[in-house]
Amino acid sequence: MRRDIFQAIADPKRRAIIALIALQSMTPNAIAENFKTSRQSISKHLRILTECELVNQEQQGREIYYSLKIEKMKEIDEWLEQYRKIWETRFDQLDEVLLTIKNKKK
Amino acid sequence: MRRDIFQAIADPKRRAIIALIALQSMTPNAIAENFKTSRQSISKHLRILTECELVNQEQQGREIYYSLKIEKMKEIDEWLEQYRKIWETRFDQLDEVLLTIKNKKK
DNA sequence: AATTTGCGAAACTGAATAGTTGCATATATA
DNA sequence: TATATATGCAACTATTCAGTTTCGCAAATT
Repeated sequence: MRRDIFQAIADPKRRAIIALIALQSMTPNAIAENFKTSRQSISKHLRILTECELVNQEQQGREIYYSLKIEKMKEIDEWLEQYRKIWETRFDQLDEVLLTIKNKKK
Repeated sequence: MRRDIFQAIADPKRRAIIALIALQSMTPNAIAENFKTSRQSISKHLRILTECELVNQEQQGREIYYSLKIEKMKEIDEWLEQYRKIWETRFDQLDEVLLTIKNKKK
């Protein structure tokens, strides 16, 4: 099953889960309490996030704590980089245009 | 139909289309030539990208030129910002640890 | 030892979706 | 005016996927 990080963050619920476990580890039950859905559906999302290597699992007794693998999020940042270059260039160009207009006024 | 930019970039083919039209406007036919798929399937993807306000259309005679709305990509960057803060903080902390080790060696 | 609790996994259902085929429309060209 | 070209759109199919239900296992509690 071809699944990557972009598919992982495509689902709004998964993005919400990511936000929840970004700063603290949480069990599936604790995560599910934040939604209207069942624990099993959260479990499924966690499985997908695990497949994409977006989360860490830590077993403690019969509980499993999930937390965000923040490094993995950098992959999105890296992909975005090529476009960031474009919009920053365009902004610079706009800046230049504004500067030219300003100078003409003088 | 609930569709947002995260769903738009979830599909690898759509990311490829985005990359293609990021720097130059292209017609659906010209885009389709870069893939093994049909023109219609590209048209469908372009429709989705249009719905998500990720592309501009410019009609020229019977041709329609599509280009990337680069500003829209910033939305991803803004969403990523909260996580960037986290990984930068962690990096600083690591930096601090390394510094401490360094100082101890002296 | 029996029961409860936390969890994952399989089977099922309904909805969404990617791709194809076929068609309609508008513009260009002969 | 007849034909070719560029495109969008609707109908159909096969696949994917989110959520539920049910089950089984292992750890905690009684």
